[in-house]
Amino acid sequence: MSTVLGYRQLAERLREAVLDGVHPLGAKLPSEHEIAEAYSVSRSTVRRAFALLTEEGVIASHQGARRTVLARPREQNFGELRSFSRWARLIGEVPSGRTISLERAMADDQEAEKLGLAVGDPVFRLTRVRLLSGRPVMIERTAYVERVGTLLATVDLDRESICDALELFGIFLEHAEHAIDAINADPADAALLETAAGTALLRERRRATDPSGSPLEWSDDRYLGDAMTFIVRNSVASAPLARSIRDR
Amino acid sequence: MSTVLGYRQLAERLREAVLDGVHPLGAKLPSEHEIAEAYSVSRSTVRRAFALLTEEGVIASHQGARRTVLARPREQNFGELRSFSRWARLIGEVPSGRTISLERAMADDQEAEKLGLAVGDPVFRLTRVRLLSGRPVMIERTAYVERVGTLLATVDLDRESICDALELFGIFLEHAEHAIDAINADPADAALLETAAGTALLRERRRATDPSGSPLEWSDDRYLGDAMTFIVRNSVASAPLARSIRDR
DNA sequence: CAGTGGTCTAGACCACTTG
DNA sequence: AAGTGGTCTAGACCACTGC
Repeated sequence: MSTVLGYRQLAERLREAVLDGVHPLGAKLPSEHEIAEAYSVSRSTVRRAFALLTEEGVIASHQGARRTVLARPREQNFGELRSFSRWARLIGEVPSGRTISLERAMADDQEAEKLGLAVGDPVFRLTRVRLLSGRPVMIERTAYVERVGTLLATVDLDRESICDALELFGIFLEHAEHAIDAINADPADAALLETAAGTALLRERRRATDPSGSPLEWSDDRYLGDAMTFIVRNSVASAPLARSIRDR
Repeated sequence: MSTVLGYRQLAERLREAVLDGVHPLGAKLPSEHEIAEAYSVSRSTVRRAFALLTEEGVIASHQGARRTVLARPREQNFGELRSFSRWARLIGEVPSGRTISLERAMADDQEAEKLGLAVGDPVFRLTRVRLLSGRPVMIERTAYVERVGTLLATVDLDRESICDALELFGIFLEHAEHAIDAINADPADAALLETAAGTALLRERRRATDPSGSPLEWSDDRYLGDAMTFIVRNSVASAPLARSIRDR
C-alpha cells in the first residue's frame, strides 16, 4: 500500500497520467472533488498539486469549468537551467569544458554593482568554453564573490560541474535573474567558438544569489546562435518573463 | 475604513511596503502570524499573498526562517509581454506599426503543426514592422487561425493594438510558449529594420493559445539585438525557463 | 440550476532555524 | 525550547460555466 499522498506526489501522479495518455491534450480533467476522493486527500491538497501543474504550463484552469490539459509535462528544473553540465547530460550530450583563464582581480564597476560589492573588492574571474560532444557552443565569463571563488581552486574545472562541487561545500545557488539578448560575435568570441566574427550570438547575463538573496556570481554567457534556444512558457496568471529596453 | 483584504490586495500592500522602503532589500519580513494579525486575515491568506510575491521573485522563503526581501517589485504582466503596444506604453515610448502585408494563404508544414491544422488549411499571414518613437525595432511575422484572421480585416492595424481589438471580439490569448534564440539579419530583415545585413537579431517564436489550449497564433518576431533584452527570474522552486537544443 | 473552481477561515501537526 | 514556515484537513461561501 502506498502511504498518504502529499501534494508533490499527487502532482507527479497527475503528470504521469498525462504522459501515459490517460488525459490527452485538450481533455477535461476530473474535478477537484473527484480527485480528492480518488486519492483520499483533501480538496486543498488537490488544488496545491494543480497549482504546480499550472505553473509548469501543463494545465489551464478557469472558474466554473473543469481544467484542461495544455501540454505534456517536461523534465526541467532549476538545476538544469543553472548548470550547463546537468542540462547537457539530460539531453544526452557529453558536456565538457576548456578553461581559458581563472584569475583573482579587483571588481570593476559592473561587477561591483551586480555582486553588491565596492569597486576594487576582490573577485574571481573565470572564462571557459563549453562544448557539447566536442563542439564549442558557449563562452562563459563569470565573476564570483571571493567566498565562492577561493573554492574554485580546488575544483577540476574541466571535468567537474561547478554547481555540484559548490553544493558539496554547502553553497547553493537558489535564485537567478537572466537577461537575454543578441549580439554579433567579436573577434575574441569568434576565435573561441571557432566561427566567423559577426555570427549572431545569444547572450545570457545572469546574476545568481544564495537563499537569502546575497549575490554569488555574475555571468556573461554567449551561445552560438544556431545551437541554442531558450524556451519560456507563461500564462495570464504568471509571467516570469519581462521585456526590457536594452540596458547599456 | 478599508473592506476586508483579499490575498491580491494584501500582496499589493506588501509590494508597496517594499517599494516604500519599509522592508529594504535583504531585510527579514514579519512572520505570517504577525501579518495575519495586522491585517485581520487568516494565515492562509497571508501565505497566498506571499506565494504571489515569491513567484514574482520579490521575496525568498525558507522553512524555519523568516522571509527575506530579494528584489524590488516590478510592473510586469502577461498583457505587457503579449502586446508590443502595451509594453511600449508602459515604458513611456510611443508604439507604432507599419503593416507590410496581410494575406489569406494555405498553411505550410510549420504553420499547420504549430496551429494544430492540416497542411493547406486557411491561415492569415501578417507582416508588420514595429517602431518605438519612430525607430524600427522589430519585425513581426504572424500566422493566425482563420477564426482570428477574418477579424483582422476590421482592425486598423497601424493604429490599434491587435490584442485589445481581439478582446473586444471575445478572443483572449491566455497561454504562450516562447522560443528565444539569435540569428543574423538576412537582407529582407535588414531592409525592414534599416540596418546592415548580418546584424544580430533576437528572435522570439511564439505560439499563443486561448484558455482551452487551442492555438490562435504562431509568430516569428525579430528584434534589433541592441534594442531589446528579455528578463527572466527564477528560483529552485519554479523554473518557467528551459534550455533546448535548436529545433531546425 | 447543479457542478466546478476561487477564496477564505480555523485549527492541527511537523520540520527547520535561531538564540 | 520557542518561533517560524510547510503541509494538511474540514467546512463555508461566492462567481462562473454549461446544460
